[in-house]
Amino acid sequence: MKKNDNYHHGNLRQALIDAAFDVVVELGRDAVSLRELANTLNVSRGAPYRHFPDKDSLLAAVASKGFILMSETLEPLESRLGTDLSVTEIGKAFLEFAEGKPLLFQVMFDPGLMLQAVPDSEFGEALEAVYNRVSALVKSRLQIEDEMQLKQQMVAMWSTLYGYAHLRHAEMLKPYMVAGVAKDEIEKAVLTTAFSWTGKSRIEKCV
Amino acid sequence: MKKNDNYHHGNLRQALIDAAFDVVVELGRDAVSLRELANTLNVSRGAPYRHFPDKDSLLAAVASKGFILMSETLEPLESRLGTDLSVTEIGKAFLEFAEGKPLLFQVMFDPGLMLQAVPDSEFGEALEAVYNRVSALVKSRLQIEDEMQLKQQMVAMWSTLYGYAHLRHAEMLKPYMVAGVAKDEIEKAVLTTAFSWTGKSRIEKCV
DNA sequence: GCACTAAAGTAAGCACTGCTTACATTAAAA
DNA sequence: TTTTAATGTAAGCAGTGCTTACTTTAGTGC
Repeated sequence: MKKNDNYHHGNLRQALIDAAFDVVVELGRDAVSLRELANTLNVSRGAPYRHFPDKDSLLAAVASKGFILMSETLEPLESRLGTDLSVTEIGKAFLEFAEGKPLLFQVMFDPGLMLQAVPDSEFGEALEAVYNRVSALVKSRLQIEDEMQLKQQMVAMWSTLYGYAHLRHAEMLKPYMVAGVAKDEIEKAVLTTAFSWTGKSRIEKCV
Repeated sequence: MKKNDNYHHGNLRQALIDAAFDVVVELGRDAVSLRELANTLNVSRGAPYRHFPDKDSLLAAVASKGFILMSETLEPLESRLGTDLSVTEIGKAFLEFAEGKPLLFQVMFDPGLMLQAVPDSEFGEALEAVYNRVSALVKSRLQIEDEMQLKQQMVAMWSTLYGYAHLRHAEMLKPYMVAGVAKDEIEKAVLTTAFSWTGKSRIEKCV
């Protein structure tokens, strides 16, 4: 009788994150059940609580993995900086990620999770990594020297792109709102808007 | 023994919406429990299901009430159209509503709720009412005649303002992202960006 | 005025959940 | 080799959404 088969899983924490990640990607946040995850991993239903104090902590780890994946997805853009990379392509990459994994995207931006995530956690680091990568791309491409202007551009871009991705996923852009305008045109308007801020002088000249 | 005291509540449907609305505003979506609502309203725990097929339907009704409230909040802006109303004040009113009732705001824009809301439901009407009101304000103030341009401006504005409100509520605008920039400056940048799209000619001139 | 029907309530149960407690096993340090 | 802390197990608690079967009531047609 095998008594020491696999009492200790060995890597349960990461296995939980990976399994929950897959569930989130495919079925969304509400489909995650700690009991079901435990069953899938052939472990008792109390075991997950040795690694995560509660369900939200596990979901925060899933969100972190999501930001890491997003950062990796955006990485190839850096090598194209000197050549043909337009600024709208940076935004497009963001929107494509959101459209490709909408349910994960939703968890990554869930207010409930970060309001309890400790500052220097895995979550914060993953988020900062994405931000820094995008910020560097935008700074380089738009040639924004002033740090204050860069930050304002980043917040504006972040807001516009996230907002559009969310509204699109939530299907809140009703037909009567976009009737007669091609989807490409809508996206073009959003991308143009997202990168429209480049400092006071230019804005005031335009307005 | 009072047998016919109040077997029928009389207005349980609206009472449920109002009670759930209050819970959402104060404690958020997850704090809503159909059982607890039933107890509060002195009704059996099965009664709510005579009015709403499931919990999400009740929350959709709450979201509808939220959009109606938002529309009423925006209504006074119309009378100021001819006088001193700046376009950024329209955006500010939106952001103030979001900041004042963040947990309700979250439910109003919850993807899960509209993906099942039937087209011509109360929800859709309330959303359309808000959209039409804002659209009329923007059209009038920015003097946009072309309907296509108006729609593009609206989607861009909607995205930017919603996105900013959400990121702010989720506390995703970390200190390192906004360090050195006053909150007013951030908001100004967002508002300017939200209304920056006014048609091809102007954009191309600016970029 | 009265039987009847449909709306709207009750009561109880099912399956499921997150989380906790008490206990068992194991790996690794002392 | 002993001890200790990490990690797993087993079982239970309180709470949830939703369903089913039954009961009361209001309103309508005769």
